[in-house]
This record gives sequence, structure tokens and C-alpha cells, in this order.
Amino acid sequence: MLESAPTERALRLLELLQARRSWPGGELARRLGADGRTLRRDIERLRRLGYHIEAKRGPDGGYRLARGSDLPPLVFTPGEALATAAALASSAASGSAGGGELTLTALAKIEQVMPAKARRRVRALRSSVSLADSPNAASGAYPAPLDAEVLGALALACRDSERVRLRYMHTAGPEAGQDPARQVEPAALVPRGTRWFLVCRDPERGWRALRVDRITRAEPTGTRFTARPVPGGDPVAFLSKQLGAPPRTHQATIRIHAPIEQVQAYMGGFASDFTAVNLSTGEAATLWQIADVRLEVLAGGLLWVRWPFEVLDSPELVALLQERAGAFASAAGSMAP
Amino acid sequence: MLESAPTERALRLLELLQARRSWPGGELARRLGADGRTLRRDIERLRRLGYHIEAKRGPDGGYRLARGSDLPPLVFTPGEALATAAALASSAASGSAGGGELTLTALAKIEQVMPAKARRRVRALRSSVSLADSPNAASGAYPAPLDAEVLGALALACRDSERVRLRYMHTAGPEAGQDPARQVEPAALVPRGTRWFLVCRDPERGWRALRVDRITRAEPTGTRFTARPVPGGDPVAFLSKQLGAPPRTHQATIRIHAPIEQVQAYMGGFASDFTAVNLSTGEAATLWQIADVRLEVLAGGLLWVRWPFEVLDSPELVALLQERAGAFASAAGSMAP
DNA sequence: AAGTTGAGGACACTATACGTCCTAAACACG
DNA sequence: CGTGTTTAGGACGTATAGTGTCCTCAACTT
Repeated sequence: MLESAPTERALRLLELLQARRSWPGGELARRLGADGRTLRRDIERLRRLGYHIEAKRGPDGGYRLARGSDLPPLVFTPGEALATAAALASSAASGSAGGGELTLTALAKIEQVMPAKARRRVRALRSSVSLADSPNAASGAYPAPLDAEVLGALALACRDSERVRLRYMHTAGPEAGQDPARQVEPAALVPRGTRWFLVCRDPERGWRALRVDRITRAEPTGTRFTARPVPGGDPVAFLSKQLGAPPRTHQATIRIHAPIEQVQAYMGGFASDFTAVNLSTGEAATLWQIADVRLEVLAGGLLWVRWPFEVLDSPELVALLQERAGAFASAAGSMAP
Repeated sequence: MLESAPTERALRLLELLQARRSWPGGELARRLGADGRTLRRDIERLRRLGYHIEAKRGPDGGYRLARGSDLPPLVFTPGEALATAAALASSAASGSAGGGELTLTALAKIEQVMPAKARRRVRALRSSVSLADSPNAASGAYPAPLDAEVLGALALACRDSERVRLRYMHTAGPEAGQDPARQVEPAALVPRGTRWFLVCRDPERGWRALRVDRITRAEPTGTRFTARPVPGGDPVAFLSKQLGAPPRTHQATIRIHAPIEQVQAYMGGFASDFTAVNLSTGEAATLWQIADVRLEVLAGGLLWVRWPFEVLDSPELVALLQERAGAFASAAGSMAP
């Protein structure tokens, strides 16, 4: 009558083995409600399935799940799944780490199965993000921190060619300020500079590229559609046609009047690309190569430089620094007596 | 002779159901190498184990894994696990999101089982982080982006009371610049301001609080120790005694000369805490409350304000702005002809 | 050397799993 | 309103896997 005791024990075993580094066999058997001999057979089963379980004999021995060739199914608590989903979403939003696509598929997998209870807590967690709580969100990441739920739902829908119902906030044009519901056939999520775009087909309006941070809600409809080729060949090409040339990456070289050892000791934690130079005066200085799509981020990096420095190239950055120097001075000056 | 076909199929089924939203039963049966009837029994098994599997009948029907009360074991590809580990580490490092502890236990679970091959790729991925690749790391997060491997190993060791061998970079004192190996008994990872500290007991030197971003390597030794009470009651208290009072959080109120609607439209994505005010001149202005442990982060936020503004309180911020205004001006001025 | 813990063969009993065959019910499409 | 497709699940016989008990070894700690 379908009792499936071995399967259930196998899953619980994986769970237990991940919750603690090492378990004595007797304890495991007790928790699984089975005999010690049966436990040994279960361990053997998992080993045969490719999971690497080490055993240590003698007092204080036990079983432990170790690195193997295969990755075992990860058993998270709801809280851990929540933290993981939040981390993945913020990682995707910040655009760091090459594996953007992998980040999204991982997020999709969690989003697909995360219990509704835990899911609600994501929103709560996200809404608390502010300048105070999340310094990173403040200075660099201009576009909104993305909603893990929205991003996960979209990633899922793209993967499965499933139509989504979404709300998109228009900020310009005849529909500005509105937040109308519409259904689209998503094709791909494409990062562009610091933003994510959803390349999709609106059955009524044709192909569009929507800014993900302006999508306030995304719900899967459950209806599948047959994927069509994106005009222009692939989603990235389509996006380029829609938006024009990709935003230029600003580069600048900074000459810092301090020896490279000091600079690296102080700033090596968050920056690299330092080069040592010797000025004609014999002074030891450091060149710092920086680059970003947003000029303000470069200026933000310069906030941390505690030695005199100059911008060697990049007139744009120079212009921004001049402008900001004025703004800072007047903002500060107005408070002085 | 221990064949375990049902268990193996159950695990593969979970994998398949997470890789795609919906699967027709016939396809699943084919992939599992089993009869359709057996598949239906397998589905029933998983349902009985608490996983919510929806079915749709008729053409284009199929099975799908949906949200349930329980979180099923997540089956990641090596690449996804890698991206997840990286995301968790950077989330922990940035200190955002309340669930700091959950982030670490999740990271520990992945670190424990991630195949060595994938693990090496974490380092490669991390080493490419620079100002150019990761804007967030640049402007705000002064302390180093933490090594996922180190953080994961430490979290694991704390959880399991396992001694670790680690290398710690001294930057001051008689051992400055050295990187000696030592073994410690880790008690807890404690976030403090923008940094993480490992509260641990060095058998030779007693209780210590080590900055995690200065730990260059951490390897589990495999030997367990019996946890002792941390002096002062708990790790947080101990850390406070070691470091003195927690770093002061700087607060400031900024008056922006623009109506709140404009400010929110432009900056609402990454900041909040705006209040509308009307000046005596009748001008609509906006008050912005900002706070962070690091003054530079506050200044970084002000880089993005495109309207005239003043600092209403916080003499410290005013001083920094004045100083930076000078630095920016001279850095820019030196490039002009 | 003694005690503890994992490893695993043998055996008998149980009951589970499997495929084949069948009927029913939901759903989409023409 | 059928018709075909898809999930649902009962019945049945057979093969076979799972279980606990008992036993002997082997590795490791103290």
C-alpha cells in the first residue's frame, strides 16, 4: 500500500546530515525510528546514489556528509530559504558576479517552492531596506533594489515560457503614473548596465523591453505559450535596438600621493588595480584605475581616499567633482554660523 | 541486495520537477525509466511526504511542484550552488538583511557539500571583484568583501564546535604583517558595525575577537571541542568589552531644495525617509533623514542629490563635506590647463 | 588492553514495489 | 457535443527489496 519508509528515511537522513556536521549512528537510528542495521543500510544507499558520507569509528565517531562529486539536495529551513532568496535577489540586483543567469535560475527554484508564509516575510524584509540598513544600496546602486518575488516570478516565467500578468509603472508618456495590469509573454531577463530589463511580447502591443524595477507585481498565469524568436535575433540585440548603444563605461585614472603599500593596506579591501609610480620629485605615488557605468560611483570611491589625489584623465569625472565640490561646500557652508 | 530504485527515482523526480515548471507524466516516466503507473505511484509518494505536487489533466497537462507547507530539498546544479554561495557570502558581508545568522547557516550548508571543483571557482569569481565589476563594493563597503570559503568554513565550525586552523593577518603590534597559522576554538560570528568578528578561544592565548576580513584562510581540523562559556556571558558582550563601545551611528538631516515628488521619483529607488516641508519662502522642499556607521556612506548618498541641499545637523558630516569639497576641487583643478 | 563505534554477511519473514489491464474523470479542441 | 489526451487509481500476481536479530570484524580512543 505504498509505505515508502526507505525513501522517507533517506530524505530525513539528508536533512539531518546537513543540520549538523557529524552524527553518531545510534542517534541517527533513534531519530529515524529504525534499527541500527537499517541505518547502516540507508547510509550505504545514499553512498550508492553518489553522496559522499564519511564515517569515523571509535568513541566520538559518527557519520558526516562531505564534499563529493555530486551536490546533494539541499534541505533548508524556511528561514534559511528566505535568507537565501533575499541574498540571491540582491546579488542579481547589484549585478555583481558573472553568474547572473545562474543566480536567476537558483532564485527561480527557491521561489517556485517557497511556502507562502516565508514568502510574505521577504516583502517585510525588503521594505526595511534603507540607507541606514543597507549602505551598499545607498551610494552605488541607483536603481531600486529589486523585489525578490518579482524577479523570481519573472525568471521562472522566462524559463518555462509561461505568460505572466504584471503591473508596470509608467513614468513618462501618456500613461505616466499609471500602473495598469497587462499580460505578456516573457522571453528573457537581460542586464543592461545597472538595470535589468524584461524582454517580452505583449500580445496587443508587440515586443517590449520593460524595466524590471518598475514592475510592481508579477503573477504567473499558468498558461504556456510557444516561444517565438525575438526580433533582432536574440534578446540582447533587441534590447540594444530599443535603448540604443549601451551606456558608456566611464574610466578614470587617479594619482594618489601615497606609497602603494599604504594605499593597499587601507583600501585593498574593496578596490584593486593599483600601480606604483615614482614621480619626478622622487615621491612614491600610486595610480588607481577605476571604472563604472555611473560617474557617481567613481566619485563615491574617491570619498574614501584620505590622501591628496588628482584625476589624470576623464574630463567627465573632473566635471562631476567640480560640481559636487561646489554642492558640498555650499551644503556645509550654510550650517556654519 | 539494496536496490533502492524508489528512493533514487524520488530524488531524480524532485530534481526534474525543479528544473522545469511543468512536466507531462509520460516524459517523466520515460526519463525515470519506469512505467507510467509507477510514476503515478512515485508522485503519490512525494505527495504523502508533504510536497505539494499539482497536476493538470488534458492536453498540455502535467505535473508541477508548487508551494506547499514544507520546503522540498532543493536540487541545485553546481553552477547554481556556486552563485548561491557567492550571493550568501556577499549578503553576509554587506550586513544587510536582518537574518544574518540564517544567512550563515545556509552558507554553511552549501559550503559543507559543495564539490571541490565548484569551490575553486568561487575564488576565481571573487578575485575578479573590483570597483569596475561590483559598484557596491566600491563606495560603501569599506571592509573587504568576505571570502565565501572562509566565512562558510567559520560558520560551519561555530555550528559544530570544531577547531579550525586559520591564518590571520596582523596589521599592528609586534606581529604586524605576519600571517601565522594558529588553531582556535570558534564560538560565534558576530557582526559589529560593518565588520564581522570571530569570537574564539585560542588555547595558548585565551579568548580573542578576530576580524573576519583579516582571516586569509580557515580550514576545519576535524577535531571537536567542548564549548565553554564566553567570558562576559555571550559573544556580543565579549566583543563589546574587547572593542569598547560600538561605533557611533552618524545621523544627519538633509534639506533638499526640491518638492518631495521629484525627490522620490529620482531617489526613491534606493533611499527612503523623506519628509515634505514648506519653507518660509513658500518653496516646497524635502527633508531626508540618513544614518550610517560611516560618514563616508552618508557623503556617498549626497553624491546623487541633483538639487541644492544643506546639512541641517551633524557637524561631523559638515566637516567631511568641507574637507572633501577641497579634495575634489584640487583633484579636478589639477587637470585643467 | 578495554570499550566504543562503524561494517557487513547470513537468514527468515514480511510486505512493498512493479507491470499489466482495467475503468473513471477532468480538460482542450474542433 | 463528442473525441482524444492526460491524470487517477483499483485489482492482481509475481518478483524482490526491506527489516530486525544475531553474529563476527575492524578501526579508533583512552
